[in-house]
Amino acid sequence: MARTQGSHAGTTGPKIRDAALRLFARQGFAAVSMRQIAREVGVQAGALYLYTPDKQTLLFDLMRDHLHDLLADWTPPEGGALARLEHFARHHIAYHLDRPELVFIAYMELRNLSPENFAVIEGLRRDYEDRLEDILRAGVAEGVFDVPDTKLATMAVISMLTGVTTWFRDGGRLSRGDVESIYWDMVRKAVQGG
Amino acid sequence: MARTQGSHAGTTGPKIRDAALRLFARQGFAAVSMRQIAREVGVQAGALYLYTPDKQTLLFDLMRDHLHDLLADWTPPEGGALARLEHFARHHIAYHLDRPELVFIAYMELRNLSPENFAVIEGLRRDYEDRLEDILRAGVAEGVFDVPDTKLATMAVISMLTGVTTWFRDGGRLSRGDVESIYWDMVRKAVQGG
DNA sequence: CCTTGAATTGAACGCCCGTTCAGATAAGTT
DNA sequence: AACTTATCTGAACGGGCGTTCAATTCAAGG
Repeated sequence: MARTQGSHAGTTGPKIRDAALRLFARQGFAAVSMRQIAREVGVQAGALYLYTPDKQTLLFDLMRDHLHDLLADWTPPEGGALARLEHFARHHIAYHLDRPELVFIAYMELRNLSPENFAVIEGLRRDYEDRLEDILRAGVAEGVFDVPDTKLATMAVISMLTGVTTWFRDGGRLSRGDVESIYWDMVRKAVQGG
Repeated sequence: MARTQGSHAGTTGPKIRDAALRLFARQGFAAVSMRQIAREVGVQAGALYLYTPDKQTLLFDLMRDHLHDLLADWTPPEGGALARLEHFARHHIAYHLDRPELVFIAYMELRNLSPENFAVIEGLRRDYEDRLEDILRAGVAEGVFDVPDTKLATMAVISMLTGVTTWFRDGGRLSRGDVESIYWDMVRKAVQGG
């Protein structure tokens, strides 16, 4: 049987993930070596291959799990398009501010994925964008939103909301709640008539 | 004197820049080798060092020149804050859609700069953001804009506008002019009262 | 106490890296 | 024709890369 004391099997796996996440976010996938990850964890490089088939899969798993969690963590609430959009916007900001490193990697390291892995990640991202576009389309149908192109508006809103991770730091002038509310207000005005 | 015929000095320099730009944008700085750039240009790797002291400087020069050009290419027009914001937004989109690779690199490869080079690029980017914030502050003073925090609004607007490079492709459903106008309308509504 | 087997080491594999530099090439000048 | 010099080659330098694997370690189960 597996060792349960003195064994590191239960901790080494997550530690590898954590180290890879932190290092990929800071230096970029291509600039991080397997030996560097191993050093961070406290093992030799060869031991990493007990937990991942290769470096690429380490990156892919981080991205895929991140997007799975993002999709699983939110379902559109009941109510009108305006209420659903507010819920989406606030959740997007809160979720992304909680995971700046995963967000960074998922947006920056797409080109380091194999074509097959890229297609999977791209599909998950598309699923997420579609949720926002569904809300915008519903709002247009309801007459509460005024956007000439829902796809363009989807991309614009997501860019704006995700950009918050590039500058926000805890302990600054504004709280997360402040930021959520201000961003939501800008999003609301941008998609409403006027 | 330098050779003027049969010599490649006048062409090799720019070709190196072009190849580096294209490859850095597609694969990322860390994933591109000097030998790969040289192969693209049609010389041996050693020859690159007649045109750049090292790989890092190749990246830095691309970024610095891009931001210099961006800053030099636009001066705020006369007029009210609303007119200046429209001019800024349309110019930002047009300029960025013309140089998707430079934009990509300037946003993605910051972490591959040495601390000194990073400080220079960061300063130039800050100068550009300050121009937008100046417009927003002026608009708030004029009473034509309604934003609770000009710094946050600056970041939000820039994120939204720059995001256009991630999805727009020529020949698609919308023309550049369409995109400019729709984005400008969203920006205008987002910063105005309502 | 001995066997089992999961966890890990450490060395090795072939390969590519950024950078340097002595020497070759060839056009311009005299 | 001889000389000069900008341009480029090709080999070399030391080092790090991702990955593999035989050998070792050591707690758990019998």
